[in-house]
Amino acid sequence: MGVSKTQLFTEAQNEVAAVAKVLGHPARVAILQYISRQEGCICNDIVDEIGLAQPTISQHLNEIKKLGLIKGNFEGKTICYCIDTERWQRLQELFKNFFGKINSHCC
Amino acid sequence: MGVSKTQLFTEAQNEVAAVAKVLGHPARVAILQYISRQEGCICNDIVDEIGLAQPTISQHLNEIKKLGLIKGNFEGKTICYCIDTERWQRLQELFKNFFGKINSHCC
DNA sequence: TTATTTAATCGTAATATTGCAATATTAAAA
DNA sequence: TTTTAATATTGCAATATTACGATTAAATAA
Repeated sequence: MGVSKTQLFTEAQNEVAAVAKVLGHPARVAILQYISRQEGCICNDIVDEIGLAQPTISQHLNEIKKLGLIKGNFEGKTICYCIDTERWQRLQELFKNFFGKINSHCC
Repeated sequence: MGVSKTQLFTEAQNEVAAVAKVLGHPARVAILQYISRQEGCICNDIVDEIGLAQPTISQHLNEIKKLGLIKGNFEGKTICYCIDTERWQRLQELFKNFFGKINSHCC
């Protein structure tokens, strides 16, 4: 059916999965890394940096934005993207917690 | 096209994405958590625990296995699953690193 | 051997994702 | 106002994912 049955899972499980899903594409990983590498705000060098078409990048940026990971400030006719550090740290914590709680008791 | 252009990205970026993709479904998050909660090896209570059909769980388990995160030992007619702790720790490190390197320099 | 039980695989339907060309929107620049 | 440049949106094709019923495979139990 291609539909995740989210109602079967806890809110926490759905949240981890939702974040992981966004990180689950190399273009989005690359976009986040590129944005964070820039000294100041960057605009649309992302398209040149990564070899994907502009609409494709725009779509990926939108996925990242929906998670609240990117703040975009208008600057003339371009938009300046940067990481929302607070949000990023919250997600970092979420994953740290998730990873930390998984242990093996056997084998 | 529905195909990720993996050749555009670094191996590290593709690896982070591949792992995140597997964690990007709440059923797989729930399965990992459930397996890790068990004292010893568990078998197919997962199907009862989570409300998905047996073939669906089997598919999700397979995705997790492909990442090397689960070791399955035969035990009679059942299979005993458990987390591969070493592998898990490696991926934990990978994510810790990824999260840690993202910073904001602006806004 | 013949059930029975457990887990994997097959086949398939529904839906989601990825990617891009074409187009629209928005704001500065001329 | 008209042009130019940057980004978003639309529409669509190709492919992937999610889910499950039916079936198969493999091992124990009767």
